[in-house]
Amino acid sequence: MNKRQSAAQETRRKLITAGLELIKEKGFDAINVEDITHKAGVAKGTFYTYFKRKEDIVLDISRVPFNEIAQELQNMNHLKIIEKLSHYFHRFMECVESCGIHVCRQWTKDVLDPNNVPDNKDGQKWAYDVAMLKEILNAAIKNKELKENTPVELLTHIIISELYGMMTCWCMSDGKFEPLNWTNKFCNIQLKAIFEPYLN
Amino acid sequence: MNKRQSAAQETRRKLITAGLELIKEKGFDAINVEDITHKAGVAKGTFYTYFKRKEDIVLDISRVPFNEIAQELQNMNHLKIIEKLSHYFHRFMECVESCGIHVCRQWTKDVLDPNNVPDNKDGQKWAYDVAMLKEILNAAIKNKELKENTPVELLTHIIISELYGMMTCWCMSDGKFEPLNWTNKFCNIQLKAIFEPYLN
DNA sequence: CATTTTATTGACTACAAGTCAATGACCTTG
DNA sequence: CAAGGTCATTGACTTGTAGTCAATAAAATG
Repeated sequence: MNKRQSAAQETRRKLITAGLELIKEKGFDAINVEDITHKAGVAKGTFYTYFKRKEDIVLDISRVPFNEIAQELQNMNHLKIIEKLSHYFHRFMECVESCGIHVCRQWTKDVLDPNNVPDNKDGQKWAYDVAMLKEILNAAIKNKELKENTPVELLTHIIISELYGMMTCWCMSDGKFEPLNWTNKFCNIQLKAIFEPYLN
Repeated sequence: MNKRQSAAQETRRKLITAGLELIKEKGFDAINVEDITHKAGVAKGTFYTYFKRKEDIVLDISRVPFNEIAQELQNMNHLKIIEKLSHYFHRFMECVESCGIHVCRQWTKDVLDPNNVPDNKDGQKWAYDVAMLKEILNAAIKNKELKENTPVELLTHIIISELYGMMTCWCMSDGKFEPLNWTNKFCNIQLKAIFEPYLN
């Protein structure tokens, strides 16, 4: 990496750091692009070198913690499918909690937005999660842990629905509910019920 | 109701009708307030007599169909708790489908928004749903259908989480999933699993 | 009929998102 | 190492629209 590239990487990092802090503190709508660039020590125009639209920074802010989960799951192939997914639920809500309510709110808005079609596929968290879960389920079918006729697509969406539902609900309740308490108490029950008919 | 009041009601109705049609067709962000008022045949300023902010109209648009469900449930006291909730899930997703993806997307954004604190409590769909579900669960406890120690608050939030999760997921999948097929197939399984420990 | 109330209007303001031509630091290559 | 090309940076500028408000007129009130 040459000098120019590393300077660019550093600028991007500064913007993301500044953005995260400001959004966590004040919320996405309460700040403007200049607040972010000012805090990062660059000019407004620079923001648009790295992000097409103001909202796009949120996907980058949340990418780091959520990608960590995906990596963790790669190294847990010894676990049974339900334990694996249970771990996923738990870690997901840990990330939600650490990102904070303002980031999650805006993140949810972003993935809902029809105009939110980033150039790079990495930006499409939704598609990314679906792909990862499908992989996990297909692997379990190969292992004979799950039956051949398991409706992978449908189950994948149900799991995502559970995750995003918890997050949405947590945001709406203004963080009143302890997400970890919640996941511990119910996710296992629900996962078992959902997978019950397809376990070998 | 005098002449002035009924004229005002009519104006409100025209705005909501125009808003619904435009949002369904083009999406909330793709239209502006003047598009709505023009279609409704009034001036821009009139919009702000009825809605504090542009977004507020969406809550009013979706209030009608969702309130119908609440009324239906009032007249179903002969049903067991799980059947009742199952019906609720089914009807909820019917409403989601009929409102269309653009309205639901914006609606979800609205309830997530920290700034979205309408004056009248009717606007707070979230609190409204919570209250209604709590009432249903408490009634079931009184009937001895559910145990005394049922965690009403927590179960209420889990149910809402399921509902909003399905809706969010449906919006993200761009309406690809048939919500009714989905609810029929899985909601009963999940409801049973959740309520199992608390049934008498 | 005089006075008050209130819905309507549209020009106007305020604000911020996103653009773009100019700049210069850095990189490439002959 | 010099010349030419590349590309991140800049901030003044454009554009678009959400929301305001003083003036108006129609209807209610007494």
